[in-house]
Amino acid sequence: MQYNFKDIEEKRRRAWQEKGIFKADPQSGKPKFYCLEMFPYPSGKIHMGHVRNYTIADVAARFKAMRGFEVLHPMGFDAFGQPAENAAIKNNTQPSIWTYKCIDGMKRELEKMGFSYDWEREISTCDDTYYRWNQWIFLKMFERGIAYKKASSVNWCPSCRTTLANEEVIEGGCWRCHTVVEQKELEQWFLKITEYKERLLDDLDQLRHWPGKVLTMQSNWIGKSRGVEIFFRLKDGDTVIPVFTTRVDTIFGATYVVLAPEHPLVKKLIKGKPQENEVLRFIEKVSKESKVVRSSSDVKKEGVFTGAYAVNPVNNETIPVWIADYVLMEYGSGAIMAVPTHDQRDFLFAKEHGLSMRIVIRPVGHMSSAGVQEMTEAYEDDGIQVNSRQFDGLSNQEAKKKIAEWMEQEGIGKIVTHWRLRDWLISRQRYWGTPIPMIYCSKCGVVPVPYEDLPVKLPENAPFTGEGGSPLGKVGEFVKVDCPKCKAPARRETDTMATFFDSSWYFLRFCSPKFDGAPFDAKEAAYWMPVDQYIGGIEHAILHLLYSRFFTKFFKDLGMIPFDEPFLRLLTQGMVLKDGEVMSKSRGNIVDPDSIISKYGADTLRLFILFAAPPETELEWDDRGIEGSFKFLNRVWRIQDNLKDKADETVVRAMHKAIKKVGEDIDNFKFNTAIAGLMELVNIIYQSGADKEVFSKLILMLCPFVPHFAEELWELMGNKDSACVQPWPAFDPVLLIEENVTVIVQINGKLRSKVIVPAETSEETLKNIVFSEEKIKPWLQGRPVKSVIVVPNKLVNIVV
RNA sequence: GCGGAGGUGGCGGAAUUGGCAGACGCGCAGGUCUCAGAAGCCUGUGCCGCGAGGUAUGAGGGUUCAACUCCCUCCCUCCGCACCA
Repeated sequence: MQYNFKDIEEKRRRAWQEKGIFKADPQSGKPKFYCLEMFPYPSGKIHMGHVRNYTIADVAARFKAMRGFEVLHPMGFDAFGQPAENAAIKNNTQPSIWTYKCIDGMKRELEKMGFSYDWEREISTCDDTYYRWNQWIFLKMFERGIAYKKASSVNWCPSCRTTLANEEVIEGGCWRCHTVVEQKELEQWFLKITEYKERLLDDLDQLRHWPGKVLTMQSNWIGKSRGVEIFFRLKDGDTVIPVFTTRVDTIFGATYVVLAPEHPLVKKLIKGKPQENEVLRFIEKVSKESKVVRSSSDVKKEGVFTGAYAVNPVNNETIPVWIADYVLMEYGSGAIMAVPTHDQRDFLFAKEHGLSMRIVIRPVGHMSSAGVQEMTEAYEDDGIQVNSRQFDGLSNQEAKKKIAEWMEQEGIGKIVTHWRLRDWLISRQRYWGTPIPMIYCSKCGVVPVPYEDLPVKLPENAPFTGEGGSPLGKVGEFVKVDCPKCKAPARRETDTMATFFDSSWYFLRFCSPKFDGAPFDAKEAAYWMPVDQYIGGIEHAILHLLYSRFFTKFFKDLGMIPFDEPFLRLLTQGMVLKDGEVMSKSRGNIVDPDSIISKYGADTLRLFILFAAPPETELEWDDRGIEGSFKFLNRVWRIQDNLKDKADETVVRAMHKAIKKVGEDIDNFKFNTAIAGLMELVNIIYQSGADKEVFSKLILMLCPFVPHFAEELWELMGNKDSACVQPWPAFDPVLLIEENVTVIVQINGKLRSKVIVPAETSEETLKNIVFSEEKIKPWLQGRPVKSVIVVPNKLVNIVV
């Protein structure tokens, strides 16, 4: 007999809905647990990645509820963004219509999975009841100087016809369409995330329950490095070239200076020099090279001499100034001091162009020998200073400090900290996003939209042609507005916000999704936040998480929340693969969750996806594996037909053991072994039979994993109220203590026998038992016993 | 190049943190039931060997009574960052 999931699942979901079981109530008096998964972009259909992400979270949420927590488990949609705009163009419709249709479809599929969401808290970022608060937050940021406008060279994707954040440029290409990104000069809105760089870095220490990998990625992204800014004066004139280095210990080995081709001083340096034309040609050539080519590491380092000379301030040596493609304008000061003996790039460049070298650090124990001629590569490791005047003989690490201090005293250098993190460009020349609430007045300049005029709504029926510029700029009634200050005719900002803005605070909105006095109700946020468990893909390890942390700190500075970090625990789930590859349309290897649900039901899908691999690792989809999960549920289903009056003690003990194991495993997100534990218990029940109590507890343990299934069995067992609201079963520690233990017997560390003895048998008795073992005796014949190692209740190792 | 994670049967994966390697599942083989099949149920299943036994956690070495686990050398895979000065 097979269980009829089709009837069961639908019926159970309706019952949960009617009873309002998943409603989060801040007044309950219970300890809170905020379980959140990264909300989806509403593409219209869920994929296996969603199923996995949300199933993992759902087990955690349901388990915590059974453990007596008041659980907040919300769901919503990250609904702004380019795909909707593209789809609208393609299908000749409006992004809002398309998006809300997708949300509907997606929500239906999510509901079919039986997730324990409090749907009353649903939010969509494209709803003006949501995005008006984006505008509110933006105005607050503007007031505090966090949001500002500047003209800058921005990344421009010619295919998407929009600007991209640095973070959206991957290896020189657009993160979405991989088209090579160009540079374009535009007036853009930025958020000064760099003002928070120290806190964003330092507070990573608080995040003890985040994967180390994510912490490392964040830390690298912020990219703090300490070094010295050294002032190289030009030999002729007063011009000073500031140079940043982290290896000031090598300063005495600097034999030339290199500027980035884009460096603003270059034109001045070459003016009137014989090299002028050659340099200009080189700059022209480099500027045409795409970033991809320029940054691929095996490319030969090219450069030209500028004809100018600079003075090394530590020894007054005159050294040539070059420009080269391997020096980047966007890092440091766009200029370097080159030390070919101790930097591999400089080494290769110097060899190529016959530039001079000087060794200033030697490895410890190799003080005498080897000259520059013998070097085949730069020596970049630690060592002892040589050719460095008063610093000779110091370890280079010590010299690094001493030289920096000395240079600062002499006024020829400055100890500085350099950060890789850049301000966040949020302007987008797109329609389907939050309008930036700013007005341009010819008299008053840039004027913020007054708070009482929010939201600035997106106009309906904007023209979509797919051709350049923002569609908002073409809607006259949107653009035309009176200046809030002087009432003269003015025009609105027509750019919209990057969608990462929307997702940087949605977790706060979930605490009070209908609140209309502010982005969130401070009281509710103080109760629910921070998020206790956050679950999502590793692809958001840097951007989304960094921005959310930034917003949280901003809200704290506004006095709206009392904490620094939004997410206490983070789990990044692995991807779902088919035949070793990511499921994707182009590969044609997609397994549609909906088809699996129709064939086996949501519970089987949930069970398989949890059982097949631990949450963090990649999961290989296996059609036969899912049948195994279905088989297991049927196996459990049949137990109800053969219940005994009283189960054997072995079964009862096994049950208590399972309660302990499964509970601990769920707490540690080891769902695969938790389910294995349940399978073991079921195997024992098939051997020895279960009674009503054992079976009931098994059902409750299954509840977080396969809730519809467990709920149905629970009712069939004669229970009136829902299984999901039952307390998690308790185990009896007394019953976990084994009466007899199996002790393994080893000779020289090799397993030779096992004996079953009463627990806590003394060492002496154990030895006696072991030495009289029939299987052991032959191994001891003619071999003197050197020593006997006894681990109580575990093993006896006889060394002969 | 730098940083991180990892390498265990035919496959997905376990191993209480130094104490029976391979839990649990998939697959495979055999049995049972059946007129037959499917489904169930039971048994077996790392490799070599009829057997006693030997051997095995990427390769090699070391520490230890005992190593998947700790240390050293090397190889490979995946991920992130990357001419970052």
